[in-house]
Amino acid sequence: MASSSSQPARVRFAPSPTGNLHLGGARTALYDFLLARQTGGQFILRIEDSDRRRFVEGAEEEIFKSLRWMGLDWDEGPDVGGPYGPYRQSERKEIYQHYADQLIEMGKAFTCFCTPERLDLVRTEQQKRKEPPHYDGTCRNLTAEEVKARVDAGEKHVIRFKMPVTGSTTVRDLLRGDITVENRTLDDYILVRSDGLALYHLAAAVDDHLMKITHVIRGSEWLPTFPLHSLIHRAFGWEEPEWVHLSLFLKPSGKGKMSKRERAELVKDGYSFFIKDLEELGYLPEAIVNWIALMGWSYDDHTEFFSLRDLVEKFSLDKLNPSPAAINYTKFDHFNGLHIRALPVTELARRMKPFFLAKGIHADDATLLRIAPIVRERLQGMDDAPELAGFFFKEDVEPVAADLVIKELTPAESAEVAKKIVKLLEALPDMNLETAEPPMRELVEQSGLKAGQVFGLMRIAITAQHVSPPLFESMQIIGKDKVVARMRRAVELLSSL
RNA sequence: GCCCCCAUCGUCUAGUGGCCCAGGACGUGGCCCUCUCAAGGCCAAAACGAGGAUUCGAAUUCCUCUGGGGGCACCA
Repeated sequence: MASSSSQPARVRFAPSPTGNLHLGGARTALYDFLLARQTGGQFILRIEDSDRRRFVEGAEEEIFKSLRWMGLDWDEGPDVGGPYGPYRQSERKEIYQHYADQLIEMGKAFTCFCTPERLDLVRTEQQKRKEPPHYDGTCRNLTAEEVKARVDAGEKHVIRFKMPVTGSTTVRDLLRGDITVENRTLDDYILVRSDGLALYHLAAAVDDHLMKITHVIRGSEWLPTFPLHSLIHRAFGWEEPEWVHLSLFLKPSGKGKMSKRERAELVKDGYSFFIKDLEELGYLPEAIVNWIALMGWSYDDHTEFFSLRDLVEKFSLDKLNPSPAAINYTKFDHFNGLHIRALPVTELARRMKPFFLAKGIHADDATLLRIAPIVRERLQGMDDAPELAGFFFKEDVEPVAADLVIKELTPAESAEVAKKIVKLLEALPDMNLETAEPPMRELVEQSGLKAGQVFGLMRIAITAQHVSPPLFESMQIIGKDKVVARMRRAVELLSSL
């Protein structure tokens, strides 16, 4: 087991506050959390907001909320502080500037005065010649004096990384092994913008080093710039963290990643790519965690049900799978059902309540507690609760008269059956299972009808639904008065046909 | 166009040279249970992308092709 030899890991989740937390990010955060907790290390939350133009108001808070809802608490972060702060990149400008200067002094970076307009032209021509698009090196070898003069003259400039032009670079990813690229295909990436702000590449490397990050776990969209990041660490002479590039999540069709259009379609079907939406769609955080944990990671041949605690114990980096995974929402529904059924009754009752409230049904705690055991295996999502069990909380229900007619019988004949039921129930002391079910079974025997026919009528009469929790258990909870009243109403309705 | 990554049932995956004419899960079909609907139980159909090479032996190693994905910003 890999964990036996592991040192405490310091792992960071580093979202940019440009939108809500989505499934891919949630899974990265989950793995970060698991590794930190498993090794007794720290889970760090760092906000990558160096580009303020892309900042979205409220996004940061939403990300915090989603993470906490899933049970992923962090040890260091912008809101909880920590020994290596600040944890927002926008508050670390001076730090990056210092390291950028250091890189220039070491000859590993250079000041560049090229205009974006000229660079665009260069790129287009390179593409025409079927060359990899890259910086053409114009400012690579300016003298220190010339640079100083132009800077002093107020000329706009950026700082670029001085990429080696010959040879190759080999970087190591934990799940893919060594990756070797020809240096001539690499670019002299910009490290610091003309407004003095560091770009992600520099900022992340500096932060990861300063924050003593041991494992960088991130999506494989970072693979193309991976050599750059590795090279920045090496340029400073820093020890590199373990690099782990996770597989991408593909849309359910398996063709490409999620787009806005797909998201709209999903919501229509009751799904979402955003953690924020999933709660009100009736998903349990436990189900989300279990489901996404298994997209790109596996434990063994037959274990698939995991709590967050289980995962902390069982997770291991060496069981990660590098291939892209298409999102499978039907399996998500399956896991949701599994976790709903695994919930203690009191907890299920508590969590169902808001879903009734959302439909304007004031569900009381005592009844909630009683219906929980009989609805639990019928809920695919928590949002199914009001539709399935709303009738428990209503004074009256209004069945469609025609639905009360027993199959293969006339309305008049059905009314007769209903009358007999009323008479029988009225005579009973209560609606307990043991009290009510035997006489009704007897009625079925005597009438020559099938159980489904008689109970079907009762179900419609009492619940106004074709689908409901078990009839007699339901009657016991509703109580004699309401049951009898609803059956009488059924007789009326049938007689009116 | 250039660079990089990936490749087992429809989907998520197990599998690290013989235990695999490939195992599990979701979904699908059938049966059982049954007051509806579920849940549960049993059964079934369903995959190693193609071609070479290495080897006594390849899903597992190597090469080529094909396919899929990602990236190519003074975004992250």
